[in-house]
Amino acid sequence: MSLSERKMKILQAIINDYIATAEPVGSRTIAKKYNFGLSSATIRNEMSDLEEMGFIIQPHASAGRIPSDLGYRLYVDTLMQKAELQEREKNFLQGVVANNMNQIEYLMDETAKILSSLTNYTTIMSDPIVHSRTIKKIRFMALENNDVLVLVGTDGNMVKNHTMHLDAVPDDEELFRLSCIINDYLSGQSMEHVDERAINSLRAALPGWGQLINAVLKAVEKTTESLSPQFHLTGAKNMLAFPEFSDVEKAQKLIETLEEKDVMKNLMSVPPKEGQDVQIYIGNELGIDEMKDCSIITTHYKLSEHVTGTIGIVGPTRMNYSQVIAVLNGMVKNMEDTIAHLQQKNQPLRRQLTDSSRKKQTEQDS
Amino acid sequence: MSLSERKMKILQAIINDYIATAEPVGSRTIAKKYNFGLSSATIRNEMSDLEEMGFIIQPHASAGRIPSDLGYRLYVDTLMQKAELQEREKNFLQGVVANNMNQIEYLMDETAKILSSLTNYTTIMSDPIVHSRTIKKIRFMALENNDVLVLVGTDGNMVKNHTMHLDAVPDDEELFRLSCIINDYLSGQSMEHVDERAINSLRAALPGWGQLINAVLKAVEKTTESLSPQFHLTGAKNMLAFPEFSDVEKAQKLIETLEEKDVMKNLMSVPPKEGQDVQIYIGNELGIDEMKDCSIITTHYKLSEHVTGTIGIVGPTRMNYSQVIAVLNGMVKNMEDTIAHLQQKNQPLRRQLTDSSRKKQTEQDS
DNA sequence: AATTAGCACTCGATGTCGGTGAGTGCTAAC
DNA sequence: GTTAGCACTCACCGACATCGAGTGCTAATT
Repeated sequence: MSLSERKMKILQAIINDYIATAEPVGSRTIAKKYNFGLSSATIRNEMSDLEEMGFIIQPHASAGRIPSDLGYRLYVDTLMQKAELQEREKNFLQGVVANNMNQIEYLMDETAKILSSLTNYTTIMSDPIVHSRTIKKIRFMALENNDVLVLVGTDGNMVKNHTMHLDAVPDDEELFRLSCIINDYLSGQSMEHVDERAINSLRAALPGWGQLINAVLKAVEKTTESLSPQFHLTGAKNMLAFPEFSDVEKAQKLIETLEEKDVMKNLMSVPPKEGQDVQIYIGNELGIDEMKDCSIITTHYKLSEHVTGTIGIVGPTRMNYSQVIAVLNGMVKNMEDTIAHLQQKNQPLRRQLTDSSRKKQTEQDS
Repeated sequence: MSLSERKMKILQAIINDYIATAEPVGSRTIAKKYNFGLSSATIRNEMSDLEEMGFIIQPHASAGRIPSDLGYRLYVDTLMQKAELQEREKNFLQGVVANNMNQIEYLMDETAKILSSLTNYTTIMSDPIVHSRTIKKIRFMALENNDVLVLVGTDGNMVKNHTMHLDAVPDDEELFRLSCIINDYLSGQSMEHVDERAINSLRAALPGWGQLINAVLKAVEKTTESLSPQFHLTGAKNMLAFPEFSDVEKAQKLIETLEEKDVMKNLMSVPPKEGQDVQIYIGNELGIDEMKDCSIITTHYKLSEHVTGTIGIVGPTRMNYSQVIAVLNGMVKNMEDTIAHLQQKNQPLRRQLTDSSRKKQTEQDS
């Protein structure tokens, strides 16, 4: 049996209705609300077929039908029409992104909140992930108690800093001189694998400064390490509002799962597929039992050549896919537009990203 | 009518029982479980008195009694015996604090999680708040596109950095020279009110560098601004487990309130009272309707002369006050001990705090 | 005078039962 | 192929009875 045009339309009607009401939808509802010019009986027969094919499910004998994961999958892949951003949403997005561009951390936070409040679902956002791979410039700043702040400048105009402890710290003047020499040897090196020969030459060039060189290498290492992304959960409380999770225990388990970063990390780390703006995981496709009634839509944003991240929206399987996709795309486009705009004006934009990423990554020795 | 010894004991028994069970407790339960050598009838009379005095409440005519806010207040102020930390809790706290001391942000996060999981309540924690007030040292680091990273070192050995944009940026050598001159004029100045005369002398000493000086002043200003604390909510999901919040709507409203940072900010910002390790707000004492069934216990930690913060535990009014107080005090003591220990070994500890606070405060211009 | 036993009473919680209605599947007629 | 009709299913709801924990009061006891 193949999916006739009519079956498609009926399936779409069922899904639309169920997304709106969260109630199993019956043949009569479809016959009345959507003018197919068919009686409920005919629709009943079609629904029976659709159930046999696995697109819809009857929760119990005398109830209407609800879409199955497979049904949603079909919906998402072929039936769904892309929603336009509503004026209200558009304004909202633009305002937020434009006004807060000078404080990336705040922006990310705010963005997540806006997404949650526009969609009424839960947002998971990764911090901007920095893909810097080359050392550009090292500088020092002497602190008290024989500590030194080591600044590591990388390609993409980013800087990260780490506090290191030394047995003896030269004054700033001497440190500056040393940093210039160190730069001669390390500038342009890959952060992951600093060339052994470069290090050796450096050590030879600066005998007696082994500890300082070690501190620099350690700082570089830490800078590299610090590139693993952090995730933030926003609006988890929204899930409580859905009848799907009116069972408190279920809701609690879900939130627990969402907060367990490892679980989400894998999902969010999936690289974006060519030519797809979003990726959608429906119900059991997630492979997480506690989330079998949830879907996740993820997208990727690119703030610069070197800085990218992931945004995910979590909702019940009957979430409003087209709206979420529209909002997500709108948000990403807006962020990227704002950035392009700022860059034209030669604003120090990439630096902001730098700082934001550094925020989560600043580390030090002990 | 005054509170006889016996009434006290009965009240305490009621509160203990209610804390454990969340069920209204009746006279017979008290008579049987706690061996006062009194019949249920006698206890009934006493309970009747206690109700008249306002310490307990009857939720409906044929139910047992539950403690009122006033009852909890009396309990907290006079009846409660301080709980000892259990071995399990002690080990847990020590392990966590000791192992993660080298990464303050991670530590704070972990601390909050541990508190939540040990108590099964919700934790609100402020980032370490930095009370720096004096400029110590300014340094620069040139970046691409005519941007400069301005490093502001303050008393308490903290450093914050801000990216500023200039029309023209001198090379690092020149920047270093300039920073030394700038330091001569600004070092020791209050961050909030840089002396006008110092600025004027500086401008006079460095004619042609007005923009750079402005950038420095702006960076100082931003550093000052960035001292307002951030709050983090952990374990909000724990509240869902309590029968008090089995009503999903109620739970949602509560979480919403907790997430509204402004509400919490006020509470958490109350300065610690002399000679009190914790402050306790019971039910309506909070003055927040959504939280009338909640209590909050807050305490303050001091990581160094210049770095302090607040931890709060939110639970139902029938929360286990003595346990929470013990755990909170244990946690704070542990953190402070670990820090003292590390400082003895001359580890660069304050720097870690520095970095952690900077994490949340790094900003830049646009 | 304080305590206790006894008892009637209250009221939420729980369980049972029939009615209601939305929804189905099936059959026969169009 | 479509539809009208009908018997059947089953969640849901309100009514009603029952149960039991708990109370307040009174009278007896110490």
